[in-house]
Amino acid sequence: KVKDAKCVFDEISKWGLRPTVVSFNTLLNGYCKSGDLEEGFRLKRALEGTRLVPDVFTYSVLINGLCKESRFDDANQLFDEMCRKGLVPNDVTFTTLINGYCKMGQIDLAMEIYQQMLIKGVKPDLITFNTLINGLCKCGNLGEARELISEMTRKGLKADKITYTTLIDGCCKEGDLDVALKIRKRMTEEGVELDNVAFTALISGLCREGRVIDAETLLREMLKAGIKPD
RNA sequence: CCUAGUGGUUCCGC
Repeated sequence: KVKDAKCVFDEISKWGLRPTVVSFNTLLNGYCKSGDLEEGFRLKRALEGTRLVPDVFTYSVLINGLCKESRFDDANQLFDEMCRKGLVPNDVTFTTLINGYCKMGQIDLAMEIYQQMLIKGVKPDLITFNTLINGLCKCGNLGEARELISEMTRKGLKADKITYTTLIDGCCKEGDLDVALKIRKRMTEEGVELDNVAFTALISGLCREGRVIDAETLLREMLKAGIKPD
């Protein structure tokens, strides 16, 4: 309902009030999410026409929009622009770019951004790692993916349900069901509950390998655990 | 703790 959001945004001025940079960013994100990047950039220009200044949120939202359209040159240009303006890209900004490259299958570029991030002293968080691990899994580089799990652990971050499910799915897609099942065990040991997403990844992986009986056993375990199949 | 970034199955299309 971006159109309605815009109306409310316009109400702000009609009431004699002024939108803040947060108001701008929120609407801008709405435009980007609805695929209207042009309107997003128009709003950025409007923002620059006030006495407000775009912040890290403004740039991260736009960079994300550009990445989702695979416009990496533009995304990098915006990244440079924010740096020139003295803004410091944070973990979200970097993760956004990393995700963009991962989704394009450009894992090498994604890893380069990750290195840049470390060099600049920006700390990767759980989402950064999950993003990279997903990228690595999707291109079949399970070894490096598991290496990143060690790395995040060294950095004091704990792998969560998404981390493990991503890895389980990667193993399943590579036909490495036994490793996938070991990860499941490890998850359980660490107190991370499997949900229907994780179970479905395993069940489908077992089916693809012809292990239908194991798949059914797992489905029953899932039901017994009170997890609703969708 | 006003706003931004990450995961699965099936089917279909390319």
